Order: sequence, then structure tokens, then C-alpha cells
Amino acid sequence: MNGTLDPDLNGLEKRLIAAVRRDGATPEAIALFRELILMHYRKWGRDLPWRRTADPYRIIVAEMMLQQTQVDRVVPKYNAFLERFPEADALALSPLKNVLAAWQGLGYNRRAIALQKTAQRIVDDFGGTVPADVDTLTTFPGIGRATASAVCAYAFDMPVVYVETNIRRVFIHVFFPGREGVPDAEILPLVERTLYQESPREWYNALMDYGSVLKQRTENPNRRSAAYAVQSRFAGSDRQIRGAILRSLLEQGSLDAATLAASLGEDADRVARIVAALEREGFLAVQEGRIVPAGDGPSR
DNA sequence: AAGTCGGGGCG
DNA sequence: CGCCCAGACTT
Repeated sequence: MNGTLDPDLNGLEKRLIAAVRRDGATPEAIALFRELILMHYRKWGRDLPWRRTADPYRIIVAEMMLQQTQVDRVVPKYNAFLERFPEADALALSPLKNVLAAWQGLGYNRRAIALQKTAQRIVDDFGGTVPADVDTLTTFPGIGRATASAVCAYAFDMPVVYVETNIRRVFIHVFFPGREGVPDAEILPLVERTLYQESPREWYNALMDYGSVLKQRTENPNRRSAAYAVQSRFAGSDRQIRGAILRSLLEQGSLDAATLAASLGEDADRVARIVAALEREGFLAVQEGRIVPAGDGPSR
């Protein structure tokens, strides 16, 4: 909002950063840090739907939706999605087009395909039980190190150590004042040292909320991360056309490949190339000049 | 290490 | 208009 924080919390944070500047990440600084994060959480912790459950399937749905997508946008989609697919079984067995329809508006639609495949693996290979192990979860489609760790922290309350954008923001702000190009390799040991072992789930919730508030009152500390990169423009991009094609397909049920380019007002070759990519990735199929949802045609 | 992948809200 | 979001995956 406007660069303010609770007066007492603000004072605590200032003392902490001053101490870090002076003596580095001493045990005293670590203790102060824990106090700050937990105090802030007790006062300002958010009540989010995926925090009201420990169901690993629901946590996976939330975490995959939250990849590169703001919390406020995920909340309504998450609730609607789980109403439609209450458990892994329902998601695994659904026609893909229904999954994609439930995903509409979240962006990065390939996450929807990956999520369904992950649900199928949970059902087919693990008897419906989500494995409580980072390395196993990382082998699932659409689940990388960050998401696997988050699932272990939130669903299983495991003391995993990982970095994502909120965590990165908090640690750069507090422990790397003035530094540029901070690599995650320097953040991870601090995540490990500060981890509140008594309740990893609560601790990571608290870190997220601090990081979320932090971005509202400071210039984004993640710009000082070695991992920082500027995203390519969206307007006029392939991404935009992909989204438009998929949206249109889900609305119409099927599309005429020959007239698609014209209806989009785009170059025919370009659209054909993008459609081919969507086909390869499993979004759709092309049958006798018509574009249909994947797994929805007669030949299957 | 660098590109690709969505879409929306907000300054 | 630029920015960035509880990243993953390919090249």
C-alpha cells in the first residue's frame, strides 16, 4: 500500500536490518528474524482456502495454480475447481476439455494438463495416496523443486528448505541489504538456519505473508536476485494467440482450421505453426481440417 | 544460461 | 504502457 507497517513491527525490522548490516546473520539476528516474521503472522496472517486443509491433493491444486499467479486471482478458481474435481480420482477421469475449461483465466494452460497427469499418476501409480517426499513429487508433471517442497511443508508439515519468490523477497530484504545479484545458493542456508522447526507449515505461511506485504511497501527486492529476469512482452506474442485459440475452441467446441487465422486477424502460417504446437503439447487435435479438443475425437 | 508459456490488475 | 505474479520445462 503506502510504505507503512505496524509501528512496532517496523521498528523491529529496522533494528534487525541494522544488526545484519553491522554483524551479519548472527544467531541473535536469526532469533530476531523469527520473532518478526511470527509476530507479523499472528497479527496479519491471511485466511486462505488452502490453509484450511491438509489434504495433499488440494494442496497440489493450490500450489500449481499459484505458480506465477497472484493469490487473489487463484482463490475463486481454486474453490470452483475443487467443487468440480473434489479429489484426484475425479480429476484423473475427467475429459481434458473440462479441466481446461475450469482452468480458464489462470493462464499458463499447460499447467492444467500437467495437473491432470499428476492426478492420474497419484491414482494409477500410488493408489491415490500422495507421496510425502520431495524427490518423488519432483518427478510429477508440472511439479518442480519449489512446488514439491511447498506440498511437503503445507500438506505434511515437513521441515523442507526451499526458495520461491516470496521467500526470496523476504531474505534479500532482510539479510542482503544493498547487495545486488544475490544467488539462491546464498539464500538457502539462511532458510535452513531460520526455519521454525516446531511448525514448518506455520512458518512458511508466515514467510509468505511477510513477503506479500513487503512487495507493497518496498521496491521489489527480487530485482536484486541473481534469478531476476524481465519477461517478454505479452501483447502480440505467440502466448496471446495460443490463449485466444484455446479459449475460442472451448467456447465453440470445434474450429475450422482454414478460417481460424482470419477470425483472429493473424497471419495464416503463424497460426498454423501455433496450432501445431498446441497439438504436440496435447491441447487439441486436427481432424480433416477441423480443430477439436484433445481426446474428444472419434479416433481414440 | 536463456526462452517459452497467460492473463489480469494496478501504478 | 510497464511491471510482476506461491515456476516448470525445453533448448
